[in-house]
Amino acid sequence: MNNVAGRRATIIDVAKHAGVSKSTVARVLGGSTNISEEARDRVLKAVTATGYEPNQLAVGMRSGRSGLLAIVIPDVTNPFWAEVARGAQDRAAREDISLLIFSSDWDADKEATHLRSLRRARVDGAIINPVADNFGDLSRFGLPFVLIGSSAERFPDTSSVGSDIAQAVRLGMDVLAASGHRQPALLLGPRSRLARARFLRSVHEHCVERDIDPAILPMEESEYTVEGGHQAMTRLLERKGREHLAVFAANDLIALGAIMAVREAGLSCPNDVSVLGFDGIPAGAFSWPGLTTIEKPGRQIGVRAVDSLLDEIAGRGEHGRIFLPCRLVQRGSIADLSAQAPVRMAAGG
Amino acid sequence: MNNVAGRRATIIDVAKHAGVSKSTVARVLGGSTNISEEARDRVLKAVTATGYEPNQLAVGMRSGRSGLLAIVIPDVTNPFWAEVARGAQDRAAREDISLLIFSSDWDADKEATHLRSLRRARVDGAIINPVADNFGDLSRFGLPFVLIGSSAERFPDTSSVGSDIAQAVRLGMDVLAASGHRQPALLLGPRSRLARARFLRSVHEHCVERDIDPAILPMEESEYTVEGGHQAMTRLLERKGREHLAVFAANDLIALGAIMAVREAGLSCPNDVSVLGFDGIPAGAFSWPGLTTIEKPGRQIGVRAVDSLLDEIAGRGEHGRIFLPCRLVQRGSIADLSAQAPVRMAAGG
DNA sequence: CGACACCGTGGTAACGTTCCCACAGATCGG
DNA sequence: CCGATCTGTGGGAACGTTACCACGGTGTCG
Repeated sequence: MNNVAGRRATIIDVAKHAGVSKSTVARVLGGSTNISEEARDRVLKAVTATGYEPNQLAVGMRSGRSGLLAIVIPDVTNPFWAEVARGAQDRAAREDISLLIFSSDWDADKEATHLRSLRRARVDGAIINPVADNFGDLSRFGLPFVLIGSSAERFPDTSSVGSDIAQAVRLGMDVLAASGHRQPALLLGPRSRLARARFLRSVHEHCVERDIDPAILPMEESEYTVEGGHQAMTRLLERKGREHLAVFAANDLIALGAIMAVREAGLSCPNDVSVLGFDGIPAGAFSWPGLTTIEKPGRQIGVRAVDSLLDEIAGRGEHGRIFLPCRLVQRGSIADLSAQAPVRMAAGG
Repeated sequence: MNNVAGRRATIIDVAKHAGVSKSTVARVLGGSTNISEEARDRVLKAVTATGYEPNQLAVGMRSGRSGLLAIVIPDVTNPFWAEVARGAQDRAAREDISLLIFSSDWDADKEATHLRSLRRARVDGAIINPVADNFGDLSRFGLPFVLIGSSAERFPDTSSVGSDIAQAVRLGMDVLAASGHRQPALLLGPRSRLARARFLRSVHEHCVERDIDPAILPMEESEYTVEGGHQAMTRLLERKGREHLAVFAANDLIALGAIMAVREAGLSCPNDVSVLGFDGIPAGAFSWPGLTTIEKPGRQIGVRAVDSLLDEIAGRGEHGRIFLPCRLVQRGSIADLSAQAPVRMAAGG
């Protein structure tokens, strides 16, 4: 693709080839009006002949728009965040914009490094799921940005896109209640994460609405990982008696770990323990039993985040705070104790 | 972070602030030698005072190095490819290089679009898992690049990084044979994919070594997805008699789909059907039974691909063809028929 | 018929950096 | 003691593009 004298063709090469000035070439390529049919024709021919591809660096330099967007997420390897990234990628591609993806590992130092990188790259804007204790820096970030995830709450004056946690929790608590589990145990994430507080608050609010004392709900906490969920569930099983237990996990990995712990304790899910997850990662479909879970619209969050970011860059409209609804995915990890013949008795327990 | 008169500080702002020329600032920041202690000091102070961050666009424009690398994979949402991307990301970050990630969905058109985008962005190099029928374009790609995945074979003259399929297949066939499954069925991917041919050839080679006629191995083919694996396994079960069946799936998603199909057919894995996967995605640990599989070193492939790409860019050394070894992960999806009391009889079949 | 708008085009100055050359002063070897 | 080399610095061109201004030609209106 380097046609002219071994180097890549520039706009000047195209102009020479077409016998016009580079201004005219720029106008044709920029989709500007007021160009003679003939000039447009010759320019277009010259472009293909020379194999010209605009130099985005030069464009960015001159126009102030680099054609680059960045997204900073905890980990591309996490299925939920991969979905978000993919949504952003697809949406950006539609605008001929490329996406830089960074993984922060919930590490403030890494995040700072990535933020520096993307500023140097002169990205036109950034989508960020910020690490908990890194607030101050964002306000003087000096770049259009959109927040994703639970952290949005802490920044009332910025655009954000996330899932509607309150609605999701309501959905989850209701499906548990409908199966006879009015007081599920909670498998929470670590204290330091913003998502934990958001989840817990929604549970409390919902309990108050339903005249349940939130304080009586058993709780365990762990990392948002399979190992964490496994440990938390093991602790919970030791702590609790032999009655049927229902747990609402703060994410699917924890839920999957919990199911493994149940099995290893010689118990059965859903016969002895009902488990409800949160995220909707594909792996939940392969577990046994299939994980009943609340699915967050990961991809949609990515798409809408880019939408908001483009608005932000263009200076259009207000800072929007968008909360997308979640969806219940019923599989087999919740026992229906409300039925005439409760599962637990049918199982001969 | 925009300190000087509302705009972002440039090297000239720093120079003025420090009372030196921009050349001196550039030398200090470029780590050049021959700078007085005093000048360096004042420049460094001026940098923090102005909040200066080099404009990577301008750097790229002038120096010809954009500080950007790109990776084109089928889908970031696929756990294996996410691992590869993550490895590349981490390795690139160590060199202060940012990574553009593109998902091609195995679609030649999308791939072409992405290739165009990354060329416009003037990335310094690219890591590509090319779509099957898109060969010609790569030879005149005009940019340093490294191939990843099975396609490497078709390009003897380019650097590539992949897993050692022959070794992986040997590992898999041997572990199956050791459990008494000498002639496993093969669950292959679609004909159009290069990976399929590579896998199949390794199986053939291994069979020849072990005096097995490859033609007697039952085969089914499908997309590299859970649904595909489910359908393929269903067809296979219809086709085969009631003896214990062992299958070697070409990837983990197919294997997971196969396990689901076995369960739905009222059979048991591993009691009636043994399943071996290939990839090592995390979801394999959550399925029931846990999926025994051959783990590809996804992250390592990403890391080494960037290594090779940096060599390629620097013009160092030969074009390397790297094949990384795979690892067996034993979980519970293979029955041991070689034991004194075969599982199948113990299960009362 | 003259003033004026508009169309299509070309020329040129930036954008922020690096690279190369020039130059003044210090150091050094013969 | 003088030419040569080295050290530390400054000046300016160039990278490829876009934005702006200027210009000749044509049509329109009073």
